[in-house]
Amino acid sequence: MATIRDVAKLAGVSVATVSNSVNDPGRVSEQLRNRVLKAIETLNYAPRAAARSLRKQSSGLLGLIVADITNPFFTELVQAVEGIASQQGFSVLLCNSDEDPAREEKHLQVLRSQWVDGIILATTGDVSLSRSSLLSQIRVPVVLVDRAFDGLGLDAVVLDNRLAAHQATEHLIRRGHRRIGLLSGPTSVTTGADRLAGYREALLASQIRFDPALVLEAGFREQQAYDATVALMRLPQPPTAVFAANNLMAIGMMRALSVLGLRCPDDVSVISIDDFAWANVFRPKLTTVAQPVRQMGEMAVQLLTDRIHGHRSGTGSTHMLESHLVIRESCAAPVQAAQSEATRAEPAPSR
Amino acid sequence: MATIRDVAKLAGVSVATVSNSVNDPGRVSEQLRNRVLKAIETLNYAPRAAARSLRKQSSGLLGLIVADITNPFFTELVQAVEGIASQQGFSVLLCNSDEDPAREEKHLQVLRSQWVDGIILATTGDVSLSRSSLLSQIRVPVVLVDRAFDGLGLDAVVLDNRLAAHQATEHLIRRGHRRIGLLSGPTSVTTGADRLAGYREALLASQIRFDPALVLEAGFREQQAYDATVALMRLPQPPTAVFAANNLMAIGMMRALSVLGLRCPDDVSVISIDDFAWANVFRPKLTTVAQPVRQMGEMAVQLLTDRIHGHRSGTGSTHMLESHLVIRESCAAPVQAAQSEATRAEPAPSR
DNA sequence: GCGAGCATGGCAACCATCCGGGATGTGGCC
DNA sequence: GGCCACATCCCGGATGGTTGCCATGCTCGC
Repeated sequence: MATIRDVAKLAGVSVATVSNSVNDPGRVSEQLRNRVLKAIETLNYAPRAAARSLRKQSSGLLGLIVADITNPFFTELVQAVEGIASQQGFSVLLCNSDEDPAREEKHLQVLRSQWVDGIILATTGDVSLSRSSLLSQIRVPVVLVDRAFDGLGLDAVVLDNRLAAHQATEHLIRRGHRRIGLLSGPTSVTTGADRLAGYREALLASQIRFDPALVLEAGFREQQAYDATVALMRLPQPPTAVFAANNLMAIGMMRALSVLGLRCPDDVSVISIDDFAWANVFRPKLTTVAQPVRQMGEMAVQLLTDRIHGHRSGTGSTHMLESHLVIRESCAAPVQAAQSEATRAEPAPSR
Repeated sequence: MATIRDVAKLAGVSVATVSNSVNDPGRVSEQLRNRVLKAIETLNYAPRAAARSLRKQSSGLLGLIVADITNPFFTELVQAVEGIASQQGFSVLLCNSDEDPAREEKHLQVLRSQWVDGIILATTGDVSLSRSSLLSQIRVPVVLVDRAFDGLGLDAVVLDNRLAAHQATEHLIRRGHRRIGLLSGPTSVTTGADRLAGYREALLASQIRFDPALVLEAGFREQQAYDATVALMRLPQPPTAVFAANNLMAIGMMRALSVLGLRCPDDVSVISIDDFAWANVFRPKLTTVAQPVRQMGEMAVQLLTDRIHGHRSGTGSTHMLESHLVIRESCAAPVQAAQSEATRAEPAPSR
């Protein structure tokens, strides 16, 4: 309620001096500064961010758009981003697109008019849509996280998705699996396409023929993964192991296996990309390929603030981080040939 | 970059007409409005939120402070709040206090200077601290969520924590348990104290003597719950069932049981407050008392916007929502007396 | 021809910041 | 001892973009 004028009046100085006392203490004598600060405290004055941003042409706000806030991957990302941003004096405007490109678009509009100093974007839309919308508000620095796309020259922080998928697939192969199912994300986005590529690479490296019937696209969502898993396990020759390309799909897969009455890892081995806090609490403890989520968040904020402060300019680049395998209990050697014969004899698994 | 002036010039109208075209279409003729809108599109103009809030004395921002963004309860709350707020034209400034009252205090300062229109606060500090800090910036409407405190006359949306704890404890009693451990939250906050009270009420109702040795405070955190569970199970007469007063403590408890080599529900039954998406995916599927999280978020936003729009005034009230029991697989009848004798004979459980 | 009503424009206010200028005081040098 | 140069402090005023209020001017109808 109190304005800078009220403070100035109470302290018996000019408005400018009040401002200087706060923002550039060197310009004001110690004594006067104390008098001003005391007045500020008395009136419980706080500068109005709106007026300040109007004058400074910068808001001290960072926009963060994630695809699904309930996904633990993004939750952890949000935590990291908020923490670092806050340390650097920025507040975070959180937007959740809920996997809806239209909502993402709307959020971008809002962020633009809020005049945020920068945007961290985990895009949900396909590339073309995002491109057109982003082009319209190119003024503010943007850093992509998780999913990248070329063509706009933006900075991006992503996982080495090929490597991650390779690690997961290779782990299953080492345990003796040859028929490995894949719950894939949409190949229209880099995380989907690259993880599929890594899976194929790993198969190739072990001279296992790629079987398209074992790859089902499940849109990174739980329910679709559930359906896909049921379909996979009802194949004439079901896979002995399944690799889910993200955490949500791993959940759907586990639920399906449970309903189908299949035990893990006894009947089928399971691995996924994305580690999360609860993966090691229940049975089976999930073997996963973990992403350095926190590091991704920190790096994204750093790239962004570097650009905001002008320490970084020109075309952006893609920063690729490495995943690592976390071995727990959900992967075992495949069931014996005899048993798989039995399974094959009865197409619909018991429940 | 384009200002309202540029638009006015291009459309050949005054600045005021541009503003009216956007905000009060009735005041401008159809034809002129179209000309203006076209100019806006051509120049890709967006009003600057800072200037607008300066003029309107309101920012269109809602502050949301949660205690721990990685806790699924708060995650879901954030999702609900963001969704509804966005629908109502508000953006959400997300703050994560990470269970640190000092950070919460800092976030409050920031929100105050951002001149947010309202604050939804899931406070982490004890009552006295929050009280003093909140008093200093009483100008903006505040709605408490999850944890309430009296004295400031603020609106609050909370769970009927007594009922929830009663439901959980009673369920265990019905299954035949008489020695029921409690991993309690800190009794300095309402959620901690009320859940303890509900536990005691349920015991009393079934004429089971309250045994203080079976109640350990674990601060709503995972690691402390882990330690507490180990301690509980090493008692001369360990409980046959344990009730964790929130989700994080349930996780810690499950981890401890796993390390101790105790099977659930065979060796010990388990129940907790807070349901979450993964509770029914792994083994054992957790029996929980679910909170209507989404509803809590919606109600909090509604109360807040009602106040912001002046539809609501005067002293706030506490709104209590009911939990419901979700029965899954983690509660069974207690082990036979013979077996508990055996357990008692060997104080340190095998691992 | 006059009045009513509507479309449009002008102007001030919102509040913090920053640039440049002005005022005061101090020290040194002739 | 007096004057000038300089440093230290402080203040005035302009700036930014938008909106609400009020005035103006125009047109249409009676």
